[in-house]
Amino acid sequence: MSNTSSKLTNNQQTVLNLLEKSKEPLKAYAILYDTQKKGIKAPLQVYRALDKLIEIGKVHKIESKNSYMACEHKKCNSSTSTSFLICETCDQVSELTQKNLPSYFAKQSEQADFK
Amino acid sequence: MSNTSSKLTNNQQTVLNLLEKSKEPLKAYAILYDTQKKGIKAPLQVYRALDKLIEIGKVHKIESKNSYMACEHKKCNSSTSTSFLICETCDQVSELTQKNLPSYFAKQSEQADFK
DNA sequence: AAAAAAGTGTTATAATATAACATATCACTT
DNA sequence: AAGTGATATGTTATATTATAACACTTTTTT
Repeated sequence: MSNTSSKLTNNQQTVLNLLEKSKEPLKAYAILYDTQKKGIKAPLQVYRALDKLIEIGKVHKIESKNSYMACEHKKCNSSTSTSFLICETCDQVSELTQKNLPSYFAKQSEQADFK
Repeated sequence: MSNTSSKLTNNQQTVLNLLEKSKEPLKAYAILYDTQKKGIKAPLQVYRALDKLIEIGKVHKIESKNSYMACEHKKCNSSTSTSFLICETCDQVSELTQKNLPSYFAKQSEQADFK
């Protein structure tokens, strides 16, 4: 079965809905708190849903903030090479959409003899 | 007093020495474990030393791995815009040295109307 | 020397994430 | 429609990463 077209389960859809409504990236425990009325009761349920959503490219993790955000780009069904602009004072986050970054890294890898 | 030329304290030097000897990035609690004979006894002492070392550009944090590594580039006394190539199978880490990445992001920010 | 700034040591606790295990559901094949 | 394998769920407990708060010390600047 194809991953990218799989139907989401209840928990996954609940988490995704919340992230899509949110203007900002959310933290796992904030997601937990906000989905308790929807039946999500433990951290693991959140993390498992996030894992799946990230895997299919619907959600990106922002490592430097331990936060998660829905990906608004319909075609972005891949979890490779995402970058963000993050304002250090107001925390505004904006995802980069250009596609030259991966090729930049590819070139760098080649130059650095990195497999 | 200038930050970039400040003398390091005992704890800071101990942590930096360890990181410089290491081939790979180290995690905070691994640093703690490896520096106990040097008198570092609590996580906070490690994190405080790391904070300072990062601030003066001697160490970079690799967010996706919650790990820290010494910066081998003598001129890299700044903590801005560092990037790493990380092998997902063998965990080899290599820092990018090229300077066009910051300007790439600057251009992207401008285009995205991001201040 | 006095004041200001930076660092230390310590205990406790917060925040983020995973292990382990038993059970349930989905979705495809026969 | 029953069996099978893969995937998801619910739950408890625990591991991992990081910071708060406070009293004290050392270094640097005035």
